[in-house]
Amino acid sequence: MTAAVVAIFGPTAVGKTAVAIELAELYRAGGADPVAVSCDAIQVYRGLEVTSGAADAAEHAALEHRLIAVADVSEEFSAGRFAELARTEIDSLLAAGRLPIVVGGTGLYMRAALADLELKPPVPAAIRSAVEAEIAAAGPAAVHAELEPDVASRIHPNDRKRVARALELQRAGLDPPERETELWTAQLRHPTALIGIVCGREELAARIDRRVDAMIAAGAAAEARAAAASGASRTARSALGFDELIAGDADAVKAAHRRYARRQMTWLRRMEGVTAIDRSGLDDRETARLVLAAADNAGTA
RNA sequence: GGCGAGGUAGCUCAGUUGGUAGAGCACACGACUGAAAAUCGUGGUGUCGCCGGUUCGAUUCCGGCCCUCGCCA
Repeated sequence: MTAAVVAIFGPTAVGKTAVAIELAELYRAGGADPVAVSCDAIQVYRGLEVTSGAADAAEHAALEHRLIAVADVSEEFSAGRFAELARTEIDSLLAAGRLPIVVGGTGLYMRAALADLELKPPVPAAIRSAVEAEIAAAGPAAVHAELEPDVASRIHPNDRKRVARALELQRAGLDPPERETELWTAQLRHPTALIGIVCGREELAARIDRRVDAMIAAGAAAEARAAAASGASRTARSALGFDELIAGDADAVKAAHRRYARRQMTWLRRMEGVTAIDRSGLDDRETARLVLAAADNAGTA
């Protein structure tokens, strides 16, 4: 095994955590000392563990997970903050001679953890809130017209979040992100075996249904309600089904997960150098064996 | 049984003064650089309840029938 880092990406409910645990078992048998590093925009929150499907106590006991429950629900989180945490985590694990298994479904966070994405810094709060107020009042298209032409050409006028980010960078006097980017590069920070776990559409839908039902049975609605009561930030509130869980609409929660899984598949297809493992009909251990074999191949290629 | 309303996309519905139809949601695909479980873009869904009549042409008008909902018996 020559890859220093193993990364596992895949749609929600495909079983990434369970497979990572089995995979860790296999690595330990080979003398390695694996630790999971989560790449998930919601699992970072303390108080949304059930809703986000974060590793529970038993899973933690089976495989130590990092970057879960590291922020209060009242905090805003960001890809930039995650990138710093994840890179520090991965580098120190490597320095300690351990094997990072980077596992998660947030595409941007995964890329930020693995590649040298240069994320622009946040801007002063006053600039951000002014830009947001303008967009709320005049609509994103009007604000889009204020952007430098080469920046504007890359952002759709309806895309209010990107319009807002581009304008706040411009107002703060910061350069826009590079056009030729590291977002999709195969050049990663460390030699990495990049594995995607997928499964058939029907099977994934069934897995999502089961997962959401289990989540609700485990008290996700109460968890979301408690998070709302303790002043959940808007990034925490963007958890899939946050409002729907509180409203008790299980079908809407499932639909949101299905939609999310599709977007995750778009990330997976786009990533370079990823080896896809189809786990349809396979249990976690069988899947882990395929992942191990693929990781060995990726490492020696 | 009577009266009224309605049967159009997977769902909720709009529409066609007669030239075989369109929104939202769902679904599929894509974009993605400090909000990313976010945000945004593109795309197709179809015996227009059934059978007749009028008409060059009917989802649209007319008749009959079937079904659903409501009110009354």
